[in-house]
Amino acid sequence: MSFKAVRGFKDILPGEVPRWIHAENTARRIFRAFGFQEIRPPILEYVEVFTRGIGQHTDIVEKEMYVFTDKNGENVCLRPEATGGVLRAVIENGLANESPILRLFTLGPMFRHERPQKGRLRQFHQMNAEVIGSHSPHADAEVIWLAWEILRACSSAELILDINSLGCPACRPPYRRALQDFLEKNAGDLCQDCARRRLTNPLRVLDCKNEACKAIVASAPHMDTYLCPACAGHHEKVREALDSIGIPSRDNPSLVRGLDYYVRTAFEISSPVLGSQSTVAAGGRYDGLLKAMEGPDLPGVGMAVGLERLLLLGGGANVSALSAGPDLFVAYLDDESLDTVLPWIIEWRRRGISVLLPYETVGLKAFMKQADRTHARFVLIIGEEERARREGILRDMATRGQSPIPFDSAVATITTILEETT
RNA sequence: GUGGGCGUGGCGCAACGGUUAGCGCGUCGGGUUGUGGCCCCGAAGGCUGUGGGUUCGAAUCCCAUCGCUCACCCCA
Repeated sequence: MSFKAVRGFKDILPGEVPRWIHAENTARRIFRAFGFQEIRPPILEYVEVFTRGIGQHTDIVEKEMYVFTDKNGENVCLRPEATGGVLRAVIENGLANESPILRLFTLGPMFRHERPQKGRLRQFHQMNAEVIGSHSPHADAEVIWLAWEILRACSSAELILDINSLGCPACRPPYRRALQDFLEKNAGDLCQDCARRRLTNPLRVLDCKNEACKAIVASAPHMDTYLCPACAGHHEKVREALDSIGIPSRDNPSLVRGLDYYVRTAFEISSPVLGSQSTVAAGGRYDGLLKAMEGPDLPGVGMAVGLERLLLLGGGANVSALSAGPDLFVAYLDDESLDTVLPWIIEWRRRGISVLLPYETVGLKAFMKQADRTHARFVLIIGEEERARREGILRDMATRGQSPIPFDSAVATITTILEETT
């Protein structure tokens, strides 16, 4: 085998596409139901679009971005997440001037140069929602609600929602300092990674899986005791809102997000059936981000659902309608018969009836096998005998019943039959 | 970047170091000349990931390399 797909990049084969389409359609329907509009930013952006927000010392920026120099010497990258591009588009096009609150969603591929494993690819797909312009905790709740609704509609797997408040520029720094002081006292017992993180990104130590670190973290100061009154109140309101919607949530003080721009609300929906990469959706509030990107000083909340992981959950609705075969398979036994049916096929196809037309004649038996394999609902048989009688044979593959179809009325008759059975 | 597991026809697998590397699924053809899904028969399809080595003899043992995969890390 000479050519292979690039590591971490996967083909989505015809057999799995119906599941993707189903998930995408479901999501689009739900986004609409929540009053969100679709936006489609490009996949390639200037590096700064992401480095501003995600944070210079996060793994994503440090080592996971597909960065390269364009022919004109500009630094561009394949987007590692959606929010940066959406916000850039909002700012560049002045969308915030058109409406005080923007509710946007987007679907598409993201790229991160990580080591592939189950539920983690280098090109993966997300469905994202962003609410721009609202400080209200109800906006946070709605974004979480949206993620929950999409997940629930696509899978019946067990889901767990964790939420936390990361504080704001007023109350996080004091906490960060307190945590850092605490970690310094225990530095000797931390794992190697955490010893490093202690200085660069102390919050991350909180969700380290190392047992020794867990033991230390257990007695570490908690963010919730440092939250300023405004943040504490906000967090409480988000929880209340989720309660009244009926979404069960779990307060998780060690929940941290990988992107620097989050303030206050951070959340994560995971499922135990996924294995190591168990997070299927996540998001949070990013109030300072628009301004940091030299846009208007507007607050925002967003979330992302991982498509591959969502599909890994399985247990969704049936997708039979999408994976069904053609309405009609045309078995023509000689060239003259093809001449007869071609005009009819033109008409059917224009009407949206799916007609599978073989490229060459084989025996009728072989045609029947082909028709069976493609799961065609009906087969139209036309050969010398039919032409002599001026009537074709329409066979219903499910019932095995056949009936003659006079040539004169063939188009209309078959159209009616096919449209009725759709 | 670090570890573990695995690389055999399109897919899933088998073959105690010993003849032409098998089986299932799939594909194609046939089972009376124009009718599918079951059954039966037959056919096509493999330099056993690659490169070295050990041996009279390697899919099988050793080394290297590449790839896949799971986990760490990180995250959707």
